[in-house]
Amino acid sequence: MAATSPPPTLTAERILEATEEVLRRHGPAKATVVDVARALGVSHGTVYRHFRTKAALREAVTKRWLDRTSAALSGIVAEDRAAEDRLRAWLAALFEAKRRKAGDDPELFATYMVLVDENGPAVAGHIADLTGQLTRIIADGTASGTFTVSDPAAAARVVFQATGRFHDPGYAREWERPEADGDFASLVDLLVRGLR
Amino acid sequence: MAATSPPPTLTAERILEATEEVLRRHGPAKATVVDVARALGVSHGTVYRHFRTKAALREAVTKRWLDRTSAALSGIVAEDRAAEDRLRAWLAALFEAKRRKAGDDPELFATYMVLVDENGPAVAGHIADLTGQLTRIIADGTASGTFTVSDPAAAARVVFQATGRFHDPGYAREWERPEADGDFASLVDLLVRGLR
DNA sequence: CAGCTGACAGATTTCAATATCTGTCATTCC
DNA sequence: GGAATGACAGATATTGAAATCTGTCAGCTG
Repeated sequence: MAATSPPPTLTAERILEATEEVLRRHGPAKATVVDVARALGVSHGTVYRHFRTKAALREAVTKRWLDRTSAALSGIVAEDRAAEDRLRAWLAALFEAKRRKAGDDPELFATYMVLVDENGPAVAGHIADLTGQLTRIIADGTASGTFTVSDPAAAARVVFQATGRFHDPGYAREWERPEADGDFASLVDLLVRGLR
Repeated sequence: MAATSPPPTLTAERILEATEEVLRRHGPAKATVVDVARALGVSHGTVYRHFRTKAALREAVTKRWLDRTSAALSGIVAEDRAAEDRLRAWLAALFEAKRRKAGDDPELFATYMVLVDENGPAVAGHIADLTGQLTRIIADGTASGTFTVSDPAAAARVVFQATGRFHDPGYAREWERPEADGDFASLVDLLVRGLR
Protein backbone atom coordinates (compact mmCIF):
# COMPACT_ATOMS: atom_id res chain seq x y z
CA MET A 1 0.00 0.00 0.00
CA ALA A 2 2.70 2.52 -1.01
CA ALA A 3 1.75 6.16 -1.48
CA THR A 4 1.14 7.17 -5.09
CA SER A 5 3.77 9.94 -4.87
CA PRO A 6 6.79 10.21 -2.58
CA PRO A 7 5.66 11.79 0.71
CA PRO A 8 6.88 15.40 0.79
CA THR A 9 6.37 16.24 4.46
CA LEU A 10 4.11 14.72 7.01
CA THR A 11 1.32 17.17 7.66
CA ALA A 12 -1.70 16.79 9.91
CA GLU A 13 -3.78 16.90 6.76
CA ARG A 14 -1.97 13.92 5.23
CA ILE A 15 -2.48 11.98 8.44
CA LEU A 16 -6.18 12.77 8.40
CA GLU A 17 -6.51 11.57 4.83
CA ALA A 18 -4.74 8.33 5.63
CA THR A 19 -6.81 7.85 8.76
CA GLU A 20 -10.02 8.33 6.84
CA GLU A 21 -8.87 5.73 4.34
CA VAL A 22 -7.95 3.26 7.09
CA LEU A 23 -11.27 3.85 8.82
CA ARG A 24 -13.15 3.30 5.61
CA ARG A 25 -11.32 0.02 5.08
CA HIS A 26 -11.24 -1.42 8.59
CA GLY A 27 -14.07 0.32 10.43
CA PRO A 28 -13.82 2.15 13.74
CA ALA A 29 -13.28 -0.91 15.92
CA LYS A 30 -10.33 -2.31 13.97
CA ALA A 31 -8.55 0.89 12.89
CA THR A 32 -5.42 1.39 14.96
CA VAL A 33 -2.87 4.17 15.09
CA VAL A 34 -0.30 1.60 14.02
CA ASP A 35 -2.36 0.93 10.88
CA VAL A 36 -2.46 4.62 10.08
CA ALA A 37 1.30 4.92 10.55
CA ARG A 38 1.90 1.89 8.36
CA ALA A 39 -0.31 3.35 5.62
CA LEU A 40 1.84 6.49 5.73
CA GLY A 41 5.13 4.61 5.87
CA VAL A 42 6.13 6.13 9.20
CA SER A 43 6.35 4.90 12.76
CA HIS A 44 3.36 5.33 14.99
CA GLY A 45 5.37 7.59 17.28
CA THR A 46 5.35 10.14 14.50
CA VAL A 47 1.59 10.19 14.36
CA TYR A 48 1.55 11.00 18.06
CA ARG A 49 3.68 14.02 17.31
CA HIS A 50 0.70 15.50 15.45
CA PHE A 51 -2.20 14.16 17.51
CA ARG A 52 -1.87 13.79 21.23
CA THR A 53 -4.15 10.75 21.51
CA LYS A 54 -6.02 8.32 19.34
CA ALA A 55 -9.27 9.92 20.46
CA ALA A 56 -8.00 13.30 19.25
CA LEU A 57 -7.18 11.80 15.87
CA ARG A 58 -10.58 10.15 15.57
CA GLU A 59 -12.20 13.39 16.59
CA ALA A 60 -10.25 15.40 14.02
CA VAL A 61 -11.23 13.02 11.24
CA THR A 62 -14.85 13.21 12.22
CA LYS A 63 -14.75 16.96 12.47
CA ARG A 64 -13.36 17.23 8.95
CA TRP A 65 -16.08 14.94 7.74
CA LEU A 66 -18.83 16.84 9.54
CA ASP A 67 -17.50 20.18 8.35
CA ARG A 68 -18.04 19.10 4.78
CA THR A 69 -21.76 18.79 5.55
CA SER A 70 -21.88 22.09 7.40
CA ALA A 71 -20.22 23.88 4.52
CA ALA A 72 -22.71 22.51 2.00
CA LEU A 73 -25.63 23.60 4.16
CA SER A 74 -24.27 27.05 4.83
CA GLY A 75 -24.64 27.72 1.12
CA ILE A 76 -28.40 27.34 1.50
CA VAL A 77 -28.48 29.76 4.43
CA ALA A 78 -26.85 32.42 2.26
CA GLU A 79 -29.17 31.95 -0.71
CA ASP A 80 -31.40 34.81 -1.76
CA ARG A 81 -34.81 33.23 -1.21
CA ALA A 82 -37.70 33.44 1.22
CA ALA A 83 -36.82 32.20 4.68
CA GLU A 84 -39.49 29.51 4.57
CA ASP A 85 -38.09 28.12 1.33
CA ARG A 86 -34.60 28.13 2.74
CA LEU A 87 -35.77 26.42 5.91
CA ARG A 88 -37.42 23.66 3.90
CA ALA A 89 -34.45 23.30 1.57
CA TRP A 90 -32.01 23.32 4.46
CA LEU A 91 -33.82 20.60 6.39
CA ALA A 92 -34.23 18.50 3.26
CA ALA A 93 -30.53 18.89 2.45
CA LEU A 94 -29.55 17.91 5.97
CA PHE A 95 -31.68 14.77 5.83
CA GLU A 96 -30.38 13.90 2.40
CA ALA A 97 -26.74 14.47 3.35
CA LYS A 98 -26.98 12.29 6.44
CA ARG A 99 -28.81 9.58 4.60
CA ARG A 100 -26.23 9.57 1.84
CA LYS A 101 -23.31 9.44 4.27
CA ALA A 102 -24.86 6.57 6.16
CA GLY A 103 -25.33 4.66 2.93
CA ASP A 104 -22.08 5.51 1.14
CA ASP A 105 -19.57 5.40 3.97
CA PRO A 106 -21.00 3.04 6.56
CA GLU A 107 -17.64 2.63 8.27
CA LEU A 108 -17.00 6.35 8.63
CA PHE A 109 -20.57 6.76 9.72
CA ALA A 110 -20.03 4.16 12.42
CA THR A 111 -17.02 6.14 13.61
CA TYR A 112 -19.20 9.19 13.81
CA MET A 113 -21.74 7.26 15.87
CA VAL A 114 -19.01 6.25 18.31
CA LEU A 115 -18.17 9.91 18.72
CA VAL A 116 -21.81 10.81 19.30
CA ASP A 117 -21.91 8.16 22.01
CA GLU A 118 -18.82 9.61 23.63
CA ASN A 119 -20.31 13.10 23.47
CA GLY A 120 -17.21 14.34 21.70
CA PRO A 121 -16.70 18.10 21.38
CA ALA A 122 -16.59 17.74 17.60
CA VAL A 123 -20.20 16.60 17.62
CA ALA A 124 -21.25 19.33 20.03
CA GLY A 125 -19.54 21.82 17.75
CA HIS A 126 -21.25 20.44 14.69
CA ILE A 127 -24.64 20.68 16.35
CA ALA A 128 -23.90 24.20 17.50
CA ASP A 129 -22.88 25.08 13.96
CA LEU A 130 -26.03 23.63 12.43
CA THR A 131 -28.27 25.21 15.04
CA GLY A 132 -26.56 28.51 14.33
CA GLN A 133 -27.38 28.20 10.64
CA LEU A 134 -30.98 27.40 11.49
CA THR A 135 -31.12 30.38 13.80
CA ARG A 136 -30.05 32.66 11.01
CA ILE A 137 -32.79 31.39 8.69
CA ILE A 138 -35.44 31.68 11.37
CA ALA A 139 -34.25 35.12 12.40
CA ASP A 140 -34.48 36.22 8.77
CA GLY A 141 -38.00 34.86 8.59
CA THR A 142 -38.91 36.68 11.77
CA ALA A 143 -37.49 39.93 10.47
CA SER A 144 -39.47 39.62 7.25
CA GLY A 145 -42.65 38.77 9.10
CA THR A 146 -43.01 35.22 7.76
CA PHE A 147 -42.30 33.66 11.14
CA THR A 148 -43.58 34.76 14.52
CA VAL A 149 -41.02 33.71 17.02
CA SER A 150 -39.86 35.45 20.17
CA ASP A 151 -36.47 33.72 20.43
CA PRO A 152 -35.06 32.51 17.10
CA ALA A 153 -32.21 30.61 18.77
CA ALA A 154 -34.63 28.69 20.98
CA ALA A 155 -36.86 28.00 18.00
CA ALA A 156 -33.88 26.72 16.04
CA ARG A 157 -32.98 24.39 18.89
CA VAL A 158 -36.50 23.03 18.98
CA VAL A 159 -36.71 22.57 15.21
CA PHE A 160 -33.39 20.78 15.24
CA GLN A 161 -34.47 18.48 18.03
CA ALA A 162 -37.90 17.83 16.53
CA THR A 163 -36.32 16.72 13.25
CA GLY A 164 -33.83 14.51 15.08
CA ARG A 165 -35.37 11.39 13.66
CA PHE A 166 -34.13 12.51 10.24
CA HIS A 167 -30.59 13.44 11.06
CA ASP A 168 -29.66 11.76 14.32
CA PRO A 169 -27.43 8.80 13.44
CA GLY A 170 -29.23 6.63 15.95
CA TYR A 171 -32.18 6.56 13.57
CA ALA A 172 -30.12 5.75 10.48
CA ARG A 173 -31.88 2.43 10.08
CA GLU A 174 -35.23 4.15 9.61
CA TRP A 175 -34.00 6.37 6.80
CA GLU A 176 -34.29 3.69 4.17
CA ARG A 177 -37.87 2.82 4.96
CA PRO A 178 -40.40 3.89 2.35
CA GLU A 179 -42.47 6.03 4.77
CA ALA A 180 -39.45 8.12 5.67
CA ASP A 181 -39.87 10.75 2.97
CA GLY A 182 -43.58 11.18 3.59
CA ASP A 183 -43.08 11.45 7.35
CA PHE A 184 -40.34 13.96 6.82
CA ALA A 185 -42.51 16.14 4.59
CA SER A 186 -45.38 16.06 7.08
CA LEU A 187 -43.10 16.98 9.94
CA VAL A 188 -41.60 19.92 8.10
CA ASP A 189 -45.08 21.16 7.20
CA LEU A 190 -46.18 20.97 10.81
CA LEU A 191 -43.10 22.79 12.07
CA VAL A 192 -43.35 25.53 9.45
CA ARG A 193 -47.00 26.07 10.36
CA GLY A 194 -45.97 26.35 13.96
CA LEU A 195 -43.36 28.98 13.23
CA ARG A 196 -45.65 31.22 11.21
CA MET B 1 -34.48 -16.91 48.06
CA ALA B 2 -37.53 -19.08 48.97
CA ALA B 3 -41.00 -17.93 47.92
CA THR B 4 -42.92 -16.14 50.65
CA SER B 5 -45.91 -18.46 50.28
CA PRO B 6 -46.10 -22.01 48.90
CA PRO B 7 -46.59 -21.80 45.11
CA PRO B 8 -50.20 -22.70 44.25
CA THR B 9 -49.96 -23.34 40.50
CA LEU B 10 -47.45 -22.10 38.01
CA THR B 11 -49.19 -19.53 35.84
CA ALA B 12 -47.74 -17.42 33.08
CA GLU B 13 -48.40 -14.43 35.31
CA ARG B 14 -46.31 -15.84 38.13
CA ILE B 15 -43.48 -16.50 35.72
CA LEU B 16 -43.65 -12.92 34.46
CA GLU B 17 -43.49 -11.56 38.00
CA ALA B 18 -40.48 -13.69 38.80
CA THR B 19 -38.81 -12.73 35.54
CA GLU B 20 -39.32 -9.06 36.23
CA GLU B 21 -37.74 -9.54 39.62
CA VAL B 22 -34.77 -11.42 38.19
CA LEU B 23 -34.32 -8.78 35.51
CA ARG B 24 -34.42 -6.02 38.08
CA ARG B 25 -31.78 -7.80 40.11
CA HIS B 26 -29.42 -9.07 37.41
CA GLY B 27 -30.09 -6.84 34.41
CA PRO B 28 -30.92 -8.00 30.90
CA ALA B 29 -27.51 -9.39 30.04
CA LYS B 30 -27.17 -11.65 33.07
CA ALA B 31 -30.79 -12.79 33.53
CA THR B 32 -31.13 -16.39 32.38
CA VAL B 33 -34.10 -18.68 32.09
CA VAL B 34 -32.37 -20.91 34.60
CA ASP B 35 -32.33 -18.02 37.07
CA VAL B 36 -36.04 -17.47 36.58
CA ALA B 37 -36.77 -21.16 37.10
CA ARG B 38 -34.62 -21.21 40.22
CA ALA B 39 -36.46 -18.18 41.64
CA LEU B 40 -39.72 -20.07 41.10
CA GLY B 41 -38.40 -23.34 42.49
CA VAL B 42 -39.05 -25.26 39.27
CA SER B 43 -36.87 -26.65 36.53
CA HIS B 44 -36.18 -24.47 33.53
CA GLY B 45 -37.97 -26.95 31.30
CA THR B 46 -41.18 -25.89 33.01
CA VAL B 47 -40.71 -22.28 32.07
CA TYR B 48 -40.38 -23.38 28.45
CA ARG B 49 -43.80 -24.98 28.78
CA HIS B 50 -45.29 -21.46 29.13
CA PHE B 51 -42.97 -19.44 26.88
CA ARG B 52 -41.59 -20.97 23.74
CA THR B 53 -38.29 -19.04 23.82
CA LYS B 54 -36.34 -16.75 26.04
CA ALA B 55 -37.04 -13.91 23.61
CA ALA B 56 -40.78 -14.54 23.97
CA LEU B 57 -40.46 -14.35 27.73
CA ARG B 58 -38.48 -11.14 27.59
CA GLU B 59 -40.99 -9.71 25.19
CA ALA B 60 -43.92 -10.64 27.43
CA VAL B 61 -42.33 -8.99 30.43
CA THR B 62 -41.65 -5.84 28.47
CA LYS B 63 -45.16 -5.80 27.07
CA ARG B 64 -46.66 -5.99 30.55
CA TRP B 65 -44.39 -3.19 31.63
CA LEU B 66 -45.24 -1.00 28.63
CA ASP B 67 -48.94 -1.68 29.02
CA ARG B 68 -48.85 -0.11 32.45
CA THR B 69 -47.75 3.15 30.82
CA SER B 70 -50.33 2.90 28.07
CA ALA B 71 -53.11 2.36 30.60
CA ALA B 72 -52.12 5.41 32.61
CA LEU B 73 -52.09 7.57 29.50
CA SER B 74 -55.38 6.30 28.17
CA GLY B 75 -57.00 7.88 31.23
CA ILE B 76 -55.93 11.28 29.95
CA VAL B 77 -57.39 10.60 26.52
CA ALA B 78 -60.79 9.92 28.10
CA GLU B 79 -60.80 13.02 30.29
CA ASP B 80 -63.46 15.66 29.73
CA ARG B 81 -61.26 18.60 28.78
CA ALA B 82 -60.30 20.58 25.71
CA ALA B 83 -58.30 18.59 23.19
CA GLU B 84 -55.36 20.97 23.40
CA ASP B 85 -55.17 20.57 27.18
CA ARG B 86 -55.36 16.83 26.87
CA LEU B 87 -52.65 16.81 24.20
CA ARG B 88 -50.33 18.82 26.42
CA ALA B 89 -51.12 16.73 29.48
CA TRP B 90 -50.72 13.50 27.54
CA LEU B 91 -47.31 14.42 26.13
CA ALA B 92 -46.13 15.65 29.52
CA ALA B 93 -47.33 12.44 31.17
CA LEU B 94 -45.56 10.33 28.54
CA PHE B 95 -42.30 12.18 29.06
CA GLU B 96 -42.63 11.98 32.82
CA ALA B 97 -43.49 8.27 32.80
CA LYS B 98 -40.52 7.39 30.61
CA ARG B 99 -38.18 9.52 32.62
CA ARG B 100 -39.34 7.94 35.85
CA LYS B 101 -39.01 4.41 34.49
CA ALA B 102 -35.51 5.10 33.26
CA GLY B 103 -34.53 6.43 36.65
CA ASP B 104 -36.34 3.99 38.91
CA ASP B 105 -35.85 0.71 37.09
CA PRO B 106 -32.68 1.09 35.08
CA GLU B 107 -32.35 -2.67 34.63
CA LEU B 108 -35.85 -3.14 33.29
CA PHE B 109 -35.39 -0.07 31.16
CA ALA B 110 -32.24 -1.60 29.71
CA THR B 111 -34.26 -4.68 28.84
CA TYR B 112 -36.76 -2.48 27.08
CA MET B 113 -33.96 -0.88 25.10
CA VAL B 114 -32.74 -4.29 23.99
CA LEU B 115 -36.22 -4.96 22.69
CA VAL B 116 -36.33 -1.65 20.85
CA ASP B 117 -33.05 -2.58 19.22
CA GLU B 118 -34.44 -5.91 18.14
CA ASN B 119 -37.55 -4.24 16.77
CA GLY B 120 -39.72 -6.54 18.86
CA PRO B 121 -43.44 -6.68 18.09
CA ALA B 122 -44.19 -5.61 21.67
CA VAL B 123 -42.54 -2.27 21.01
CA ALA B 124 -44.28 -1.86 17.68
CA GLY B 125 -47.56 -2.60 19.43
CA HIS B 126 -46.82 -0.10 22.16
CA ILE B 127 -46.05 2.60 19.63
CA ALA B 128 -49.19 1.77 17.69
CA ASP B 129 -51.17 1.98 20.90
CA LEU B 130 -49.74 5.35 21.87
CA THR B 131 -50.14 6.75 18.39
CA GLY B 132 -53.75 5.58 18.47
CA GLN B 133 -54.36 7.50 21.67
CA LEU B 134 -52.78 10.59 20.16
CA THR B 135 -54.93 10.19 17.08
CA ARG B 136 -58.05 10.21 19.21
CA ILE B 137 -57.07 13.45 20.95
CA ILE B 138 -56.15 15.13 17.69
CA ALA B 139 -59.33 13.92 15.99
CA ASP B 140 -61.35 15.37 18.89
CA GLY B 141 -59.58 18.66 18.50
CA THR B 142 -60.23 18.64 14.78
CA ALA B 143 -63.92 17.93 15.33
CA SER B 144 -64.19 20.79 17.81
CA GLY B 145 -62.35 23.16 15.50
CA THR B 146 -59.32 23.68 17.73
CA PHE B 147 -57.01 21.85 15.37
CA THR B 148 -56.90 22.07 11.61
CA VAL B 149 -55.60 18.78 10.36
CA SER B 150 -56.56 16.81 7.28
CA ASP B 151 -55.39 13.42 8.52
CA PRO B 152 -55.41 13.04 12.32
CA ALA B 153 -53.62 9.69 12.19
CA ALA B 154 -50.79 11.15 10.12
CA ALA B 155 -50.60 14.16 12.42
CA ALA B 156 -50.42 11.86 15.44
CA ARG B 157 -47.56 9.96 13.83
CA VAL B 158 -45.67 13.16 13.21
CA VAL B 159 -46.26 14.52 16.71
CA PHE B 160 -45.08 11.26 18.17
CA GLN B 161 -41.95 11.24 16.05
CA ALA B 162 -41.20 14.92 16.67
CA THR B 163 -41.33 14.38 20.43
CA GLY B 164 -39.13 11.31 20.17
CA ARG B 165 -36.31 13.00 22.02
CA PHE B 166 -38.53 12.98 25.10
CA HIS B 167 -39.74 9.43 25.03
CA ASP B 168 -37.38 7.41 22.86
CA PRO B 169 -35.19 5.38 25.24
CA GLY B 170 -32.15 6.15 23.14
CA TYR B 171 -32.27 9.69 24.49
CA ALA B 172 -32.71 8.65 28.12
CA ARG B 173 -29.39 10.22 29.06
CA GLU B 174 -30.63 13.66 28.01
CA TRP B 175 -33.70 13.52 30.20
CA GLU B 176 -31.83 14.44 33.34
CA ARG B 177 -30.23 17.53 31.89
CA PRO B 178 -31.57 20.82 33.21
CA GLU B 179 -32.59 22.15 29.79
CA ALA B 180 -34.80 19.15 29.15
CA ASP B 181 -37.98 20.57 30.62
CA GLY B 182 -37.62 23.91 28.92
CA ASP B 183 -36.90 22.29 25.56
CA PHE B 184 -39.87 20.03 26.01
CA ALA B 185 -42.22 22.92 26.76
CA SER B 186 -40.97 24.86 23.72
CA LEU B 187 -41.39 21.86 21.48
CA VAL B 188 -44.96 21.22 22.63
CA ASP B 189 -45.82 24.87 22.10
CA LEU B 190 -44.47 24.77 18.57
CA LEU B 191 -46.33 21.59 17.72
CA VAL B 192 -49.63 22.82 19.17
CA ARG B 193 -49.30 26.02 17.15
CA GLY B 194 -48.71 23.95 14.06
CA LEU B 195 -51.82 21.88 14.65
CA ARG B 196 -54.15 24.85 15.14
C1' DC C 1 -52.67 -38.10 31.89
C1' DA C 2 -51.22 -33.32 32.63
C1' DG C 3 -47.54 -31.19 34.46
C1' DC C 4 -42.98 -31.43 35.63
C1' DT C 5 -38.20 -33.10 35.47
C1' DG C 6 -33.43 -33.56 34.19
C1' DA C 7 -30.11 -35.20 30.78
C1' DC C 8 -28.67 -33.82 26.43
C1' DA C 9 -26.80 -31.33 21.89
C1' DG C 10 -25.63 -27.26 20.07
C1' DA C 11 -25.07 -22.28 20.79
C1' DT C 12 -23.37 -18.71 23.63
C1' DT C 13 -20.69 -16.78 27.35
C1' DT C 14 -16.82 -16.58 30.49
C1' DC C 15 -12.14 -16.57 31.62
C1' DA C 16 -7.33 -16.47 31.52
C1' DA C 17 -3.35 -16.57 28.74
C1' DT C 18 -1.43 -14.28 24.87
C1' DA C 19 -0.91 -10.80 21.55
C1' DT C 20 -1.61 -6.19 20.11
C1' DC C 21 -2.14 -1.49 20.88
C1' DT C 22 -1.57 3.18 23.09
C1' DG C 23 1.17 6.67 24.63
C1' DT C 24 6.05 8.04 26.33
C1' DC C 25 10.66 9.17 25.74
C1' DA C 26 15.70 8.56 25.33
C1' DT C 27 18.16 8.09 21.26
C1' DT C 28 19.18 8.47 16.22
C1' DC C 29 19.28 10.71 11.88
C1' DC C 30 19.45 14.29 8.59
C1' DG D 1 18.26 21.11 16.34
C1' DG D 2 13.92 19.67 14.80
C1' DA D 3 11.76 15.58 13.13
C1' DA D 4 11.40 10.76 13.30
C1' DT D 5 12.32 6.31 15.46
C1' DG D 6 11.64 2.13 18.08
C1' DA D 7 11.89 -0.06 22.65
C1' DC D 8 9.11 -0.02 26.52
C1' DA D 9 5.17 -0.20 30.40
C1' DG D 10 0.60 -0.40 31.09
C1' DA D 11 -3.96 -0.85 28.99
C1' DT D 12 -6.90 -3.18 25.73
C1' DA D 13 -8.16 -6.74 22.51
C1' DT D 14 -8.00 -11.53 20.75
C1' DT D 15 -8.22 -16.27 21.21
C1' DG D 16 -9.40 -20.83 22.37
C1' DA D 17 -10.74 -23.99 26.05
C1' DA D 18 -14.06 -24.64 29.69
C1' DA D 19 -18.40 -23.46 31.68
C1' DT D 20 -23.02 -22.08 31.20
C1' DC D 21 -27.16 -21.48 28.82
C1' DT D 22 -31.04 -22.43 25.51
C1' DG D 23 -34.34 -25.32 23.80
C1' DT D 24 -35.88 -30.40 23.24
C1' DC D 25 -37.76 -34.48 24.73
C1' DA D 26 -38.22 -39.18 26.71
C1' DG D 27 -39.63 -40.50 30.90
C1' DC D 28 -41.13 -39.78 35.86
C1' DT D 29 -44.60 -38.44 39.31
C1' DG D 30 -48.80 -37.50 41.65
